Amino acid sequence: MTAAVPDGPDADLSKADLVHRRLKEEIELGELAPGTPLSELSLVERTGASRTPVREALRRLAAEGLVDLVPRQGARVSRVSLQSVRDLFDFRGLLEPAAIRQATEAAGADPELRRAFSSMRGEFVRIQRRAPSQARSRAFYELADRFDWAVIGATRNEHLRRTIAELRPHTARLRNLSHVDPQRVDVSVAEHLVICDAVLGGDADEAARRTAEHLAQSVATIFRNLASGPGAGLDLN
Amino acid sequence: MTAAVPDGPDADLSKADLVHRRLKEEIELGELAPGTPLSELSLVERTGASRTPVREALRRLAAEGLVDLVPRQGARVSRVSLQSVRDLFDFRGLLEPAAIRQATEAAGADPELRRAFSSMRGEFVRIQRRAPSQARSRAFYELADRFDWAVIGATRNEHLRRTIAELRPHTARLRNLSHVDPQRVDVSVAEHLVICDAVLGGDADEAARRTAEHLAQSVATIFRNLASGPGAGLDLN
DNA sequence: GTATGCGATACTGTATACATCAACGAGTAC
DNA sequence: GTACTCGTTGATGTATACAGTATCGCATAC
Repeated sequence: MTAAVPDGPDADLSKADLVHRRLKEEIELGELAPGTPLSELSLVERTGASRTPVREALRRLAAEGLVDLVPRQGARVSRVSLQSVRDLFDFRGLLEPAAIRQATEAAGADPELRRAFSSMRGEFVRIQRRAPSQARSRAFYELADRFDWAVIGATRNEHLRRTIAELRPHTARLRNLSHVDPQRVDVSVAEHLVICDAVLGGDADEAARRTAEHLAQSVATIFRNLASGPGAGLDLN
Repeated sequence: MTAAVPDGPDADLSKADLVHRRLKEEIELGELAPGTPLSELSLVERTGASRTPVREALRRLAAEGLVDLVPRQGARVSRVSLQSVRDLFDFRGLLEPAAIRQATEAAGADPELRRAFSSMRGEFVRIQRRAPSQARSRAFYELADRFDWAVIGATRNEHLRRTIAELRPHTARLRNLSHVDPQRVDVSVAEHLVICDAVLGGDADEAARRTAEHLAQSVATIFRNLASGPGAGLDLN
């Protein structure tokens, strides 16, 4: 339940911002399943805001590809197809190696950034040593998220930075809609470690190559899992 | 002057769409210079629409990076800095070679698409043979535009396609804000011809390489021109 | 039983009134 | 002369009323 106090920590955020953020989170977490209709009036009831900010939030989500908007018909949570997963990861495979390259160069010139990557490397090692468990998986994904954001933050090119940031909710949603393979965590931790080493070693090419490999492995795992047990709320077409 | 008839060819487009398109064109053409304030009320007067569609158009333009939106302060046409030009072309250099690769593969399987590229190749040759003139330059840019849209249309990956399409207004604006170098047209025509040949020959790698080269040449020319004569309405910082 | 037409319903698209806030300038105290 | 306060102005943020339209169910004709 969101606090209804007039002066929360988000006092300077507009209602449109709040509605946008809330819906984005719910879509990311899979609480709003793909295909769910989102009529403006129902959102007015659910959020307490009026139609104007709700409308703006929906348009923004549509621009990010999280919502499909049909003129004079309404909005639905966007669907996830096998093709869209392929497209997403192919595109990330194009962008993220370039981003990690920029991040590697930035780390070479910025001791603080290097410290941050070094610190995350230590955390990956600690996670690697833990026994498999739900908590460990959660800790890993939380850390992997921080790692990704660090890379995004170190990406100089604004277009590249914004585009990658915009893809993140799609990836996160996919993870939350499909089953997580505990086996995958071990491999993924190892992949992140190798990338960390390349970044800290200043080897941009190596970092880029390993990032591309990591993405290829990720999408392969996802497709394997989808083939065995169909994830909840995914259209398989 | 836009027709004011109630049932034009755009009868099914919403006013928000119309305002958005109109402003986008004016920004692209440089009629609205970078930094121009765009208050909602002034746009209401200019466009005849009410604040709601105007607002939506502004938000959309902001999402596309053509307008800067400061909360509780207003909107301005986004500024163009040297860094933003570098970022734009670096990013295009990442995306467009990948797109032309997909287009080349698509052309290999689609005779009609191949015919389209072949036809445009012929037009490039005809332009090459003309004597330099304003009209020739205009014809070239119009054709180059069609060529780019053909590539975009042949790009399978939806993320890639949409992202490239979103960058086009930025490139167009740059061209319209800076002086066009007639010398450049000859070189650029030749570069397009080489790319056409690679596409028609089914050599995706070659097409990608030539596209990257073409972009590098383009940005180099732009910087040279900016260094000599500062283009109208550009912030040089 | 099936298909077609009509009407009720609920939604989006638009306009506009109101609330709130930042920027600017006049006036005054010092 | 300078700095500060306060009121004015015009902008955005929000709420809501109204208009137009797609959709769905039901009745009716065949």
